[in-house]
Amino acid sequence: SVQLEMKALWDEFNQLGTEMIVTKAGRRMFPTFQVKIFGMDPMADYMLLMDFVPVDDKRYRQVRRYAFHSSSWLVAGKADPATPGRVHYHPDSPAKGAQWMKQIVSFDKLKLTNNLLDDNGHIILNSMHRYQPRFHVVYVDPRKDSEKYAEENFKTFVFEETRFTAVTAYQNHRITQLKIASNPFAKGFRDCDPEDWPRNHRPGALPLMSAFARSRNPVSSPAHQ
Amino acid sequence: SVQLEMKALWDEFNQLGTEMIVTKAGRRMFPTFQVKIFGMDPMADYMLLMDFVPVDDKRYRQVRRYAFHSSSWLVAGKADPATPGRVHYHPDSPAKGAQWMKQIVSFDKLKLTNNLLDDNGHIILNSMHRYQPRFHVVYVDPRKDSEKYAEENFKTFVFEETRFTAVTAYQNHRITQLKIASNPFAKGFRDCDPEDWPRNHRPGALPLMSAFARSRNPVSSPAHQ
DNA sequence: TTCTTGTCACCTAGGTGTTAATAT
DNA sequence: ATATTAACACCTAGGTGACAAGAA
Repeated sequence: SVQLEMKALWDEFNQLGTEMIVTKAGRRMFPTFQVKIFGMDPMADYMLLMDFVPVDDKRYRQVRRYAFHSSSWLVAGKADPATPGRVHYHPDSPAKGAQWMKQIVSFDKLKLTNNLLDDNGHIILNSMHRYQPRFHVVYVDPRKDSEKYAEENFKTFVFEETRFTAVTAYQNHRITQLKIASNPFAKGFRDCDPEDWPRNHRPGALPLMSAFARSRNPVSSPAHQ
Repeated sequence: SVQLEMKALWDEFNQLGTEMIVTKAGRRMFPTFQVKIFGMDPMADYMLLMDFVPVDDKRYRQVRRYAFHSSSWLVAGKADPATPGRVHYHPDSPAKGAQWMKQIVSFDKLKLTNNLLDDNGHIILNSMHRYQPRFHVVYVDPRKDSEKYAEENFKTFVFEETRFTAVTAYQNHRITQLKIASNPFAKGFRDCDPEDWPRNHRPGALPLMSAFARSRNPVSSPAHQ
């Protein structure tokens, strides 16, 4: 069995409608997909991998109303042609069950890209489409005719709270704020600590940028449906 | 067969008498021990590991002369009691021959410590002693009674140019200068680029520190024997 | 006197959202 | 109008030797 780590954080994002940035160079997921694993044969070899399947066959589109004070998702038509269905093997694969079970397994090397010609082995997704991450455990069968048993030698785990919309720029400002609040690498955009003010901004950038940005996204903006 | 990477750099250090810093928390080696491997069975599994053996049974001692303007090594007596002879497995172990051979194998996660009670799995060495790094390739024998064949299932490679003295602080200033010149992480101590001056130094630090330091180590200082 | 330790400025390496410019 | 891209300031994380203070 498998237990999703940071479930509370995933739930918080999922409630708002999780968005994950995709870039040409590849972008990590946040939150990172991490699991604790139980019940493996400690001495057997396993491969751990992830893939991403479309949640529906729709393409989404962002509509802003009330002079940018709120926004919501609309269906914009049928999904774009499916991308190459790549998988991401956990870099420690293959490893013994004992190894996998003795600590949290983290997919922090996994990167998402919108570049259909990517040759870095990243996961290719269509922007403005919704995806469901899946986690697979493959038992490495030592038998010579192991191909025959492929069906029974793997198990798939799906956590619906890890669904997300792939985007090239955040659409829901509350998602942005939650990412800034919870991702250590975005600490530079937090404005909760007045001791850090005034900070250096680039020439041309507005002072009090963060406060301004916050005001564009009142609490009343509709959550993701 | 195995080919040592950066051999020219290793030779340069070896000529001066390579020194490697050991710390309580663990310090990486520089140069890093890296090899290219040839002639493995691409489909077989191998473990790659390193260990360190004393070059002699001597303890060394630094003697400074001419008011710090030069220094040399003297034998200071018998070696201290041998440290726990730890080994460092390359973190990708085990892996297929094909995997090992398709790129340079780098032991950049290996760290040296002088802490006899270290529980981070680092290599424990005695300061002021000389060591010879060794590289071992272990064939993972699929046979059930593989223990019987342990003798013939591994091969050891020794590169004498990678010998070094473990130290807690550099003794030979030419080693320091070569490290600064060749290790990217020490770029902050290079003074070859006058455009970077003046740099910020800590309160109390001398201005022109680097130039001062250089002057303490004239080219005439004796090389390591 | 020699050796060791802890802290520091200064780097490398790379993960963030922001922003302005561009593309669709 | 909406979506994408590239450059950027600002972080995390951690590898350097210098230095001062302490230990042997």
